Amino acid sequence: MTSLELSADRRLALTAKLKAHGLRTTKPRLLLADLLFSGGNRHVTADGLFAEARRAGLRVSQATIYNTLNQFCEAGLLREVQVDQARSYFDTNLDDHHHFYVEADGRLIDIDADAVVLDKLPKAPEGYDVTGVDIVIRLRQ
Amino acid sequence: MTSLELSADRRLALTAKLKAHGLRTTKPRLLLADLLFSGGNRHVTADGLFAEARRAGLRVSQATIYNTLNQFCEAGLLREVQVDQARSYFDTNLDDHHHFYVEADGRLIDIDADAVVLDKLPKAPEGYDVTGVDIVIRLRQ
DNA sequence: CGTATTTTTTGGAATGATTATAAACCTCAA
DNA sequence: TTGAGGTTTATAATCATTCCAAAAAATACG
Repeated sequence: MTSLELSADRRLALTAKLKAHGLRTTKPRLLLADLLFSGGNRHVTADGLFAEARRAGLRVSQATIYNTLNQFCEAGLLREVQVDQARSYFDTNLDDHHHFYVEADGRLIDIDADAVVLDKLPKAPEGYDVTGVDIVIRLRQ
Repeated sequence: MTSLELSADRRLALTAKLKAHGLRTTKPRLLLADLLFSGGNRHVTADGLFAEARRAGLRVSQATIYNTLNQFCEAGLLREVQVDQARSYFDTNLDDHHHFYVEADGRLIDIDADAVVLDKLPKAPEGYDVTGVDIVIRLRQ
């Protein structure tokens, strides 16, 4: 119930956000966007978001979760984080930053870009462009 | 043909290497070790190694490829590299180092540890130990 | 040397995340 | 309001990887 009824202004804001990124407004997208973007930054897996959406009262299929996550990614609303070949993680934090990854429970923790200083980086081989520099610090409890 | 007949001394060296890491010598392990460790450092996927082994004349099952890669990993003969959630990469280079990843063709290129200077790294949260720092520089052609 | 015991390997089935499909359903511009 | 085209859905399909139980190979031991 609760989460399904977005306030008028939140719905407006999310609709604008979607449109700004070339995405139409649909009920699933609106609620998923609300779950993803209306709190602080977060990291989700498809499965986790699916469970959360159902809990929030949205009757949505898994396929839609996958479609939406991928569309949000392509649209630049999310970033994929590569830490575990078993499942994909999506990050709402688009700022330049890095991650701690707690392998034991599959949890990701952001590291601000300015907490890492790279003094020297190799330049890309001739003919290649750098599309990203990902730093993952793996943690054990 | 060729690769199936290891020279006596290479067989000896590989056998010693396996034993040193607590692994028995078997025909599949010996040939896979030869493919993996007898040239320079390399990056393989299960599928790639499987094809290569077949080409070399070893009649081996996929399950054995997976088992062997995982055993070599646990034994400390290989390291797994996390760059693509779709498939696992294994790296024979055990030195501290990092990677370029060419997403277009799934190719990995080593970066020597001393080509990267980390001037500042965040410390692990209370109660956690760092088990690894992985840096992946993604490249586009 | 044989034989018993333990490991490995194997083919095929099972798993689990993700993607494809095609039909039903919405959106939105005109 | 409408219809062309984008979306969602349930289900099937895919793909890498793991599981399984039986067959094969390796080691231990008498």
